[in-house]
Amino acid sequence: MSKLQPVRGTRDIYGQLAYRHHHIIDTSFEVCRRYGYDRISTPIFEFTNVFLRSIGETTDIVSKEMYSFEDRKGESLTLRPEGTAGVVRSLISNGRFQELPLKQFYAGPMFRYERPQKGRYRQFHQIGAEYLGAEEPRSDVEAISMAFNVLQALGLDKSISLEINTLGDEDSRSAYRDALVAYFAKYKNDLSADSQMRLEKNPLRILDSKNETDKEISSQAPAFEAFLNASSKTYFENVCKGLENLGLSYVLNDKLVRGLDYYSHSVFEFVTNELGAQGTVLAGGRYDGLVQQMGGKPTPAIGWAAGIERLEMLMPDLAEDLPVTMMMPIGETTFSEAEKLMHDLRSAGHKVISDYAGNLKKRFARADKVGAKLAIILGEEELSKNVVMLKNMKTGEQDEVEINQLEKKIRENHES
RNA sequence: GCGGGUGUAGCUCAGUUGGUUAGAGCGCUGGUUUGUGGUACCGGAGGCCGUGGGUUCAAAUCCCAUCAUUCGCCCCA
Repeated sequence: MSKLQPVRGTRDIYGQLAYRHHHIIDTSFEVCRRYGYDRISTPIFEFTNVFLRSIGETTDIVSKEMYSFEDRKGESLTLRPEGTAGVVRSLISNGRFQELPLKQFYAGPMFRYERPQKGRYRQFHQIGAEYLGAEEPRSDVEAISMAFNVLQALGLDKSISLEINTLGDEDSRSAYRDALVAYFAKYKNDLSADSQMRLEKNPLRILDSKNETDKEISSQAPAFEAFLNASSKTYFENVCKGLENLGLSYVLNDKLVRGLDYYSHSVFEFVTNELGAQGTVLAGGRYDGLVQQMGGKPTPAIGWAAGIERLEMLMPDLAEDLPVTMMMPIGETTFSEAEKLMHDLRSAGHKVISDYAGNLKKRFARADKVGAKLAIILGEEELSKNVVMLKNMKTGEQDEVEINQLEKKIRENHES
């Protein structure tokens, strides 16, 4: 046991997990492409700078959770802890500004050095969508509604709810930040140790604290609304109206603050209460300043990401959806004909697996186990007549079928 | 990074106040005579009791450490 373990916080994905994992990626992209999204894959590691400049140096992700290392040339590289930075870097590196607006969907592993827990891994996987060059409130609405449709397509819309908030524009946010610092400074000694740190680094996050005393102090804190300037306010109102127009219900949560520094205006989370502390399943927001901050032309944008492992846990078991046909040749003289038949059936698009070993009793038991719909029995008797026995595993009916009619019969069976 | 729980067969778990060859169910596998399954019956394989130390005549059982996992905090998807 102690000899060959996977690295702490990593795991192998196979069997049922693999079904779900790929189902999540396939279905979510299928939904996103209806909105005009294309796929993008950016490298799994980038220059460390890419993340320092985007995520924010004071965030926990950057300050203590990154897998950073030097390559043989001494360059500082980092395994990506999230997807947005890479997509934005790609926009800039490839000079794709003339292609804006760009809608990009990605899926893949992310890495953070955190204490592992259920639904929280050091190598975890996300699907995400970035809408670059997205200007109007309607693009926020579209991004959120697309996220909802993704969750719906996965059958999870019943177990989650949508929370939204606004962080306003830069001016509103810095005015609010100053007010919060002034307010919390008065209670500094009563705040939890964590929140005392936040006071200096990211005072907005104190609002998010789960510490009871912090919550009490926060409840009297100045509300953001008073600091939102007119344009920020209008913007957010239009987002809300847009959601209502689509019939999407949401909860306003003025304590909702995202952990990455680059967010502004709309932020949102789809949450569940079925996963304990890992209740956030999909989250995102607008990041108008990020592209410029990373050295590109000023480009408004909005995006979101979802944790595949968390979605996985909310989903029911999935089964193989291709009907399976089991080939059972009896006696070595039939083997080459069986192989030829399987080759042709597979070319015609059928899933055919074979079982050469043991008596028929065993083979039928195994055919059951893998959920075969049909079984083909090919013995010497059949071979001499140029037929096979085709058995419907569910009804138990079985008929002689001429070999040149076999593909047609199988197709008919699957269609009925 | 902090605090608590858990760690016995592939899986889910028993294992009495420390006491001979460590158990069950499921799964896997062989059989119940010839080429027909989902049932029943009878066999079989499979365990350095997470790992390393310690206490003891004797440890799966007690102590320490370590690793993994899990719950909460933190953080976030």
